[in-house]
Amino acid sequence: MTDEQLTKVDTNRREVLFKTGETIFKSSGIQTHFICIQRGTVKVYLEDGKDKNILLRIAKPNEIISGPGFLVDHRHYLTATALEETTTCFVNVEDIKEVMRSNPEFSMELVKHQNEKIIRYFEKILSLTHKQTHGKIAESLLYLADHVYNNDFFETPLNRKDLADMSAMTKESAIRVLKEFEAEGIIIAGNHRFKILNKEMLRRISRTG
Amino acid sequence: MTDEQLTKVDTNRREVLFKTGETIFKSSGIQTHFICIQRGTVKVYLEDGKDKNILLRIAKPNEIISGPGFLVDHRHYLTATALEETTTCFVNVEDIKEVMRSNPEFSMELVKHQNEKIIRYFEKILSLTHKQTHGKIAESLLYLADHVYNNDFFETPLNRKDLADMSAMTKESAIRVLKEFEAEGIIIAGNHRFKILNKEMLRRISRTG
DNA sequence: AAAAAAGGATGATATATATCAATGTACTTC
DNA sequence: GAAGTACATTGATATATATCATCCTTTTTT
Repeated sequence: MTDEQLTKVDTNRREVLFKTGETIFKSSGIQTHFICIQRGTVKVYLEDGKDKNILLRIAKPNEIISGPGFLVDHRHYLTATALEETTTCFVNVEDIKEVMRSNPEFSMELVKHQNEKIIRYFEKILSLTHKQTHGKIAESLLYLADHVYNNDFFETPLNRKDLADMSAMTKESAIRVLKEFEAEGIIIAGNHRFKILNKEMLRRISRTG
Repeated sequence: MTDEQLTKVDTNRREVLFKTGETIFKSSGIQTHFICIQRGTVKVYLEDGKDKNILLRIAKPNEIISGPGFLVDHRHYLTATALEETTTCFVNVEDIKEVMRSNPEFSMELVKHQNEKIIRYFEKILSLTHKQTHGKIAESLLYLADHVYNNDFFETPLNRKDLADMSAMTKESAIRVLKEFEAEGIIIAGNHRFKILNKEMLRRISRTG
């Protein structure tokens, strides 16, 4: 079961359009809906209140953006911002609860889905704490190529600070690593445009950190 | 609902005794059971295959140790090791699934429980990536005092490497910070014995990093 | 009780990354 | 098209932490 199936939950959902840069929901806010994306991309990140964010995920069409406040305290712990013009639909959490009560398979899919995310958070924790800048940038580029754009050549609205936020480092450090990767013929890094030239090398750098 | 309620799920569970240092389950292994603790304590950590672990949690009596492989691929992504002689009971994941199918409220509690963990993982990610050594050690000491031992003076089987693993740093760095905290009169750090003298100061250090 | 092993601690040095300031380029607004 | 703003980049320096080796203390084993 994919996010698409969760999307089908809500027969009376409402559509909302967000412009580039607009915040869909904000950390510490009240969580009333899950958001599913119809068109566009969204960056989902942890804020620490000091402009030192951790970008956890780029959400794409047919994906759901929820959050761990569900059933806990109904607060947002993540911030979601439209990277480009994005069409979303809002799914009321009360509807989610209703379906959970009447459809046990749905709940099991939800738990499974949460666990898949937890696995990724574990990878993130290990990566961000143990790898150095080259390993982390390599991992971020591979994530974008393999899981977001499905292409070793991709255009993206992400800027250098976004890449830095994905890799737990400052913008200047991220730029230096990208420049070194270019100098070594591993990638081409343009403005909002990347091409991976030596994927094997990138994977190796990503593994060893 | 607490872990205790989850524990009651299994009427035909089996008890297992682990000696100090024994591994209850190992990352990459097959997950067949959830573990609930009856007596003793367990450290639950992420392994990266290079003795650079991240210790996520100290599990206590009446707490459950599960893992995100449940319903995904049934593999372990965490390692659990007994910190002292520990009595556990094993709850078969098939039984968990059965209860989920027949008891929607149970599933909702499970989702809630997982979300509580996700919130803590988010805090961990922000803490370990943005704070410096003093902030991280302060946070680890507060976690032990407030969430594990419920006392500002506690004895613990944890050693310096364990504290370092909780704080994503090397053993030597952890020792240096503990020594500085002692020199500043913030704590007393003995072997397997800690006393927090200035909790406000520790909190402040923990917040600012 | 003695020996061995494990853990705590220290000092010196190397390395990685942040910080800061400044410049150049690209994009947006008027 | 010009002005203003945002972003990318660079260089120099400061700071934080890892690494390495060694020694001391505590705990475990014989």
